[in-house]
Amino acid sequence: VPELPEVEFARSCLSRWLGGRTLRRVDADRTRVIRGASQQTLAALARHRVTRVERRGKWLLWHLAPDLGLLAHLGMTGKFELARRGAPPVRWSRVRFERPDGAVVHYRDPRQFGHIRVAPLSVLLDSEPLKSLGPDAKDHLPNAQALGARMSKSRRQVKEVLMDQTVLAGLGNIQATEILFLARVHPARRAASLTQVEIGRIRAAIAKSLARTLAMNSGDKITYVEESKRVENPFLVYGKAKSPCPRCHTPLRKMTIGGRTSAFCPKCQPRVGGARPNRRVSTKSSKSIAR
DNA sequence: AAGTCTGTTAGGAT
DNA sequence: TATCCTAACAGACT
Repeated sequence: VPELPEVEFARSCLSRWLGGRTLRRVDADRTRVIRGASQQTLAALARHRVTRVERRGKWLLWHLAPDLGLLAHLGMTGKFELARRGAPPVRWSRVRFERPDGAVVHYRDPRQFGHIRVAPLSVLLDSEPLKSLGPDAKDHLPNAQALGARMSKSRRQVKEVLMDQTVLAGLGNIQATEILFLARVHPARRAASLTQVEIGRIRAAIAKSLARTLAMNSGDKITYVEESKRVENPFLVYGKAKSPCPRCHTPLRKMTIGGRTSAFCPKCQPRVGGARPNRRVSTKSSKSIAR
């Protein structure tokens, strides 16, 4: 599933594939992916030049000249792919952007949970969802104090708050699961009960997990973990309930939080806080993984 | 081989 | 207002 690191990878691919180029032709299927726009709106992108592709949280914003923007979200199964001229057909291709050299960038999305909107750039910037998006978890990660201020206002569980795009933009179920493991915080803790020390650990874990996942992808192709069991799961605890904890070897458990599966280590991520007064988690230093 | 699980945002219900 | 719940969708696995 595409979260901040995978979307950042998509951004760098798109920038490489289309940056500075003029679109020769754009054509879209009848698909629910195109929201608030028609197939004709997409087709009218032809002869526009892609000047820049930026990322905000999990959203991609293409800058097109003159004065147009394309806002894309990959949903759960969306991805952009480059097909050279004469390449075989792309399964689940929904929208195609053809370059002057005949290569085609496909937007493929089997489940069609993705979103593509086209509008003047200023309109996209001033309206939902960009308007109320929180600071980017990678490019504008708030310091521990500011992060604490944002999180302490909520009575929800910490994992839900981390995934709230208006609090912090870019984290989804996978990253939130990994971050809380690295920070040694139980996913069901109430956000408002976190100590400043724990917030500090969460902040460091955000940077660490994003950097780690970001470093896993290079080249022109990406494969999401859930796409196939043939792809090895590269994460520390996500999707690994019952496996031994990479830090203490206690079997990992899972529970549902905010309707989503969360894996955690019952020993490394003790359930303190909540209704009871906070107490500091022992800060025993452990090697490599913890930190 | 029908049923379950996957996780995103939007939008309605509470 | 803040939070909670489910639809949309399609494939892989049990």
